[in-house]
Amino acid sequence: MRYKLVKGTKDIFLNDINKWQYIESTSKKILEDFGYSEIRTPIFESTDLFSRSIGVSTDIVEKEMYSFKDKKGRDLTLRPEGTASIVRAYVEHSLVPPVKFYHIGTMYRYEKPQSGRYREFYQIGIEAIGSISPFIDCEVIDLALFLLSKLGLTNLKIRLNSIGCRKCREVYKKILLEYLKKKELCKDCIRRMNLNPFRVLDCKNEQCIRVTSTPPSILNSLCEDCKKHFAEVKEILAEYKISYFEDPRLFRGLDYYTKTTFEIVTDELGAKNSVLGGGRYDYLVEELGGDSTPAIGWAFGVDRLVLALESAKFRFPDESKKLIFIAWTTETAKKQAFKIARRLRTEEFRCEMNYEKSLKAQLKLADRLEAKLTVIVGTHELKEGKVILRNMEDGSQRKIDIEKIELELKQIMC
RNA sequence: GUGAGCGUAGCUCAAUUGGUUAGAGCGCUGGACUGUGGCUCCAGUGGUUGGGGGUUCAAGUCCCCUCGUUCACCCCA
Repeated sequence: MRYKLVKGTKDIFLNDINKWQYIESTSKKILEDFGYSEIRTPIFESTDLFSRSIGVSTDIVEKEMYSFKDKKGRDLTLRPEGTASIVRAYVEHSLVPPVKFYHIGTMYRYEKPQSGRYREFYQIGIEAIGSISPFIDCEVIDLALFLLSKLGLTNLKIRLNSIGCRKCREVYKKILLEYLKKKELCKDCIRRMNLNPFRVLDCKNEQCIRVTSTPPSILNSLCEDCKKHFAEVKEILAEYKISYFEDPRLFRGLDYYTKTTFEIVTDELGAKNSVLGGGRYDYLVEELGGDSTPAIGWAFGVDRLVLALESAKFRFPDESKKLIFIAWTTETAKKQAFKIARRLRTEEFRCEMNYEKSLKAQLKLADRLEAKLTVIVGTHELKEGKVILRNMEDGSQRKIDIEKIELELKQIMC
């Protein structure tokens, strides 16, 4: 029996793994500069935690969660997103605001896979808990933009909106329903209208886009407080020349969002053009049992970012050390070669050898592994206490003393 | 969950309207070069044509089912 990848999952290795490593290590460095520290939470949590925070009527909770019972009958779920766990941890450990965390890891959603969408996917995200200042909204958006562009993605656009607080949303919901009732909408939207009228504004159907092109803006329904907050956010963004476009249609699929919401889109992706998304969630901490505490965060999909970078022909840096290959001619030489390889590795050289191939095949392997140098251990040279050092780029080679290998290598490699 | 396209060697793809033993390039192994990679040439290796059923004298090719995959919708990172 041969086994295959489970639908929607993938292996990342060889020519691809450096892309993930590059994004992860670069992100860590930048996020830490912005004052965020890493948090690692479990990959599974109580099912309740997610349905409570994401919202029971959302698609994620209704049909996309990997839920199961453990041997004691506990209802558990593989995390479909990162925020809930982090807020849980924040409340559980009675942390004192302000707290800024970032996380890197896999998320799980039972969706039909397509370009840029997988059932297991990697996310990098941040949460800034404890500040209501519009400055933190801007910091967070600025960071998102800075990080993505630092990672090599250009042509980024910020979609920005405010969906207000509980009060504003109730007011707006009524106004929106009145507006939609008079329109000719697609079947899906008619169904959605009563369930969650905000979704209609997300519809990609041309007819729907046309007839809802001038929806009542939620911005008109914002209460004084939310209005002021949003105005300040925009003011600060403008002051720092962070360009954005306001999009009153931007609603996000998780119920915990309040006030500022945003997405960063790139035209390097197909239909899945949104690479990063986030917003404020001022009620979530309280909802999960903590003191009322405002917070804001975002996350981006690493897999999707890789796709976007690839399509933009970005050259991923390869920071791995140059390889030194150790080749041998005979069994006795092989023992010497093994000894040399051991020695070099303890000196932190990146070193590889093979134990069964002919010398010719060993050289060929060295070539395939893109070795910069090959140390050839031959019986003739061993008699004089020497080995051959072959430069794989130009094919030049010379004999050197066995004791001096490290010295020579250090000179050549750096 | 809905719709469309595609499944042939490790990879990328051929195979006339259904017709003899399913081919090529790349890769891999070896040789030309007895202890030296890349370039060239030569040879070898490689397949339950995704799986199951059906139609037919004959199926990689047509039909049905199923699985996988890709893309789009929904939704989202």
